[in-house]
Amino acid sequence: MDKIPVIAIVGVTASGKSELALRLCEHIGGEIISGDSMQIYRGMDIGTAKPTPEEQARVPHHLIDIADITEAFSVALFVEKAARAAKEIAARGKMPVVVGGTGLYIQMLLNGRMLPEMDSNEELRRQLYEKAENEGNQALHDYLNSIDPESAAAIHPNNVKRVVRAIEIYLTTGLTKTQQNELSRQGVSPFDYKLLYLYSPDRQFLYDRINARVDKMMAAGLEEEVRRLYARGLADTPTASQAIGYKEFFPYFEGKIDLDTVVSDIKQHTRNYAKRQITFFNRMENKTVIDISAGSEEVFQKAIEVCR
RNA sequence: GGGGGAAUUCCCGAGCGGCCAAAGGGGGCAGACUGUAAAUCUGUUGUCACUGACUUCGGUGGUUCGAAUCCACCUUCCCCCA
Repeated sequence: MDKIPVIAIVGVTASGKSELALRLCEHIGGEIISGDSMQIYRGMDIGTAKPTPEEQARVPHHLIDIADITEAFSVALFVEKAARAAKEIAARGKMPVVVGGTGLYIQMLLNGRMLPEMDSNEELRRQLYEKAENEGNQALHDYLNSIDPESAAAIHPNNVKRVVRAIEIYLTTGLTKTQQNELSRQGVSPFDYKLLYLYSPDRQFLYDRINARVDKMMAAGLEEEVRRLYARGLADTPTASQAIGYKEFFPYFEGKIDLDTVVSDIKQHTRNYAKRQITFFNRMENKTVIDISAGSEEVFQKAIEVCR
């Protein structure tokens, strides 16, 4: 069976991914698959820089607004849904264009790393966190070491979240994380992809764009959007509550900080996030780096050239 | 005009005679990451000829074997009385 052609566009927040994707899709006849962990949530529009209705009308979009904020989401779900969407788009004779800033999601998708379903076990997690709390991070890590030494060696003891997850995988699936990883590596990617990475070596340029974007979001009514979701319990949701541009409002709504602090927190967190994205994208393989400081027209031309 | 308090490394902020290039946090930089990833975690952050040396804790001058830490004066800021 022939591999499915896919174009993937990654880049830090505010690097111009969406704009490029739209133009590219219009040019080559493509459809967009969002590779973004937060745009999947309905109602989270301004803060996630979700494509507007007008933009979505220009080109079909997938994996946007597919979940309620109260729902949990995960890489496994993303890969499953995105892979299906890509196949459908290709079957229609269109080009699937994956666009997003969630590096892990896109990397897993492109490499064809399907993961078996696994429901999270809240009670088990709670117990494991409690163990770490009471006996120390090292004790929990020692426990992981006793069941999956390889994973233990790869995960820092202080990274409790990951340690818990690794233990949870074994306890609920019967296979260690290491074994699961080996299995997933055996799968062959169904995709033949081109990966474009929008980047600028000028850190200040990136940070300035981020700051400006946050100001625009505020002007566009971000506070009201978050207030609405907060009233619906956003702060207690498993995944959506982690979103930058949203969680920073919580202490403000509780009267603990002022609005200026909220805005500077959002900018700060977004910049920190961008740095992490850069580190992640830098080590992704088979990518073509496109310098965005040249201007959007240049970027577009370069993209067409690469995707030819 | 009188009284009191404060000035610390990029920022906040500990230190209050030696163990201090100076806790901790933030930020920056670098990194890890195949199961919550807009999450989580790690390292590093005065200078250099870097297992040692040198320059830092508002300024100047003292006390002391030795000061960011004590004293005097100066500068700036804050608070109270007027």
